[in-house]
Amino acid sequence: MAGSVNKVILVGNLGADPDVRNLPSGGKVVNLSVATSERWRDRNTGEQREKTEWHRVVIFSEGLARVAEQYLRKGSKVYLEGQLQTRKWQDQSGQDKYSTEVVLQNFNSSMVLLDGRGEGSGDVGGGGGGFRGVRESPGGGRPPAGNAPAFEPGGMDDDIPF
Amino acid sequence: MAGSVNKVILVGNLGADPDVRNLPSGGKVVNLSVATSERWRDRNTGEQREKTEWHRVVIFSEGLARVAEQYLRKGSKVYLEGQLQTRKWQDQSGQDKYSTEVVLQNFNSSMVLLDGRGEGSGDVGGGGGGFRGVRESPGGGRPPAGNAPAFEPGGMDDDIPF
Amino acid sequence: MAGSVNKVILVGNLGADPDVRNLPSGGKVVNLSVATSERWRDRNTGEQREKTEWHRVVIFSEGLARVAEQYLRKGSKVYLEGQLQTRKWQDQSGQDKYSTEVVLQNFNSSMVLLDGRGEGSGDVGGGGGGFRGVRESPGGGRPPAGNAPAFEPGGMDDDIPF
Amino acid sequence: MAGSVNKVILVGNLGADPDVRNLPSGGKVVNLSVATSERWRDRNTGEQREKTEWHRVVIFSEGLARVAEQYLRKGSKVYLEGQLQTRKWQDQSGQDKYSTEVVLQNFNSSMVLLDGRGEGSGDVGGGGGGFRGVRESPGGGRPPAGNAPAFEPGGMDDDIPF
DNA sequence: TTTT
DNA sequence: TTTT
Repeated sequence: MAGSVNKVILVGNLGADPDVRNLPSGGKVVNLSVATSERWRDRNTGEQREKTEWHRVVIFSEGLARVAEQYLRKGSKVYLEGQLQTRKWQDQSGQDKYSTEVVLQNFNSSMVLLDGRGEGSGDVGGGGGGFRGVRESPGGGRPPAGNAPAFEPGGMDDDIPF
Repeated sequence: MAGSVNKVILVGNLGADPDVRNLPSGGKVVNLSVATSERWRDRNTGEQREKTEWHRVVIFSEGLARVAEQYLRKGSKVYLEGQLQTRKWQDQSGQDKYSTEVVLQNFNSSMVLLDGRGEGSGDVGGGGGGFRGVRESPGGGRPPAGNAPAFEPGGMDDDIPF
Repeated sequence: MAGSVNKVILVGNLGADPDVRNLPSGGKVVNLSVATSERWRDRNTGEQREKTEWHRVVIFSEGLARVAEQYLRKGSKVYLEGQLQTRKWQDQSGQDKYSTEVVLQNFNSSMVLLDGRGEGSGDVGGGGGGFRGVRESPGGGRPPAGNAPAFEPGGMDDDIPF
Repeated sequence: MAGSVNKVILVGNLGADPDVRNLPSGGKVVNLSVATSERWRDRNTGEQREKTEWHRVVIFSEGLARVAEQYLRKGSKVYLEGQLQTRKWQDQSGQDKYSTEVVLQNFNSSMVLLDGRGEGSGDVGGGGGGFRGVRESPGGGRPPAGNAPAFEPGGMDDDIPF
């Protein structure tokens, strides 16, 4: 089949620092544990109730992985857009296990830091920049022809705003 | 926590007829198995490749469950909006298992049938039916004051468009 | 037609305090001016560029309007989910004008404050609560039968978390 | 600013054939007029009501523009993901006008044809065609390292699934 | 008009 | 495990 859409949008907080794994290939994969929760008032008892959902997020995208490693920390609030993927694996006893993850891998993925930590100073992170959003539609403008948006998905890594 | 968003948007096809379970309470729960897939051309081999992802969807919402039962069938294409939820259960050997599902339960959920069955005839509504959308923002208009959109979420069941 | 989806998702900042209009009917309508922007590095010049988009947001939903009035201020960062609507009106010279707005009116709309102002204290706003999200899927849990999620869309106003 | 999200998701039908403009640069821009509508039962009168919203969609993305031109027609049902943009222009009398559009320009945009023309035959792909999805997360899989997803956003045009 |  |  095709003609399909598989999209997850989360705004939540990290339960732990990002788990970064460097691949032999030089790339890296970042795993996040992200909490979303909801509160409501119980209709019968009138009590306040809360339920937290934990999401396993895996970032394969090079640019996003780098930003996650650098800017996200336990407690960070973040907007994430990725897709659902279920992976099969075996535990040590050889039993089949399934894990469903929110995967950020391709150009339809995005990540926006919502913490505003250090925002007052206009400076978050290393060499000056301050991460405020990644892969969030650069070049979305409508520049005059001949002066194209100049966005280069393939060259993404050079375009990260810092 | 709060201040969070947990949203899944799928456009996919049913791999089987809806699985309807009638609850003692009179309500019903509908389970769907929904496929999304992606195709791309392998950069190295040049071959066309495809990967299908299967999603377990659970509909608790009364109105949507009823519509799903009535209008969805194996092969149906559908737009679904719900939230991610992971459920723990024990298999017969007492082992812990986890299942991550896309849950349609509350007012932030929606379902739109995309099959277009009977669409050619333009026959939607009146006596002919054909489900064409549910919980898709009724009352979204901007009627003159005093003539309010007249939409009543609590009374949802009366507002289903058929 | 039906079988359609009309959804806008914004994460942005308010350019001004909310504009609240009390209706004769007792209801209120809140207008927001929300900025989103994007940055990218110009491929040709290597310069950092930025483009800001302003969105007119109109909140008809009673619960959301109340929360917006109480908690949003110039500069607030907010997640908004609504739908696109274009309205026709006449200016003083009788000329037809069109205004496209993001409307939050029904159960498919939502708003989540992302500022975290006063979060350390666990207390934002009036009588104790602290607004951290509204209409963000209360009752999304999966409680045992007979102990229903107890969420009552029709009774929304009583369920606002504060 | 950054740290923002500007996203529109539409599922609707084309009110007319795509309007294709070839640019001097060789590129093309495609304009679509897309209808979404909602139906609800009026709470007071009990009548069925319907309201249609028309959306102006502009496709700058090369790959999507080409697909739109080739596969979309008046009446086509389509899933579109883009961003809101308001453009200022002058009418012939020199009056300022504003037009708000849903723009598909960058890697965060996508388009999925939902018509299912030729679907019955299962004929999608090979020589028979039928467009079934574009920019919908190719390479989303999780291939073994060293056999990377092989998706090349920069080379998008070669990856269009037909 | 916001934000960085 | 987060957050409020």
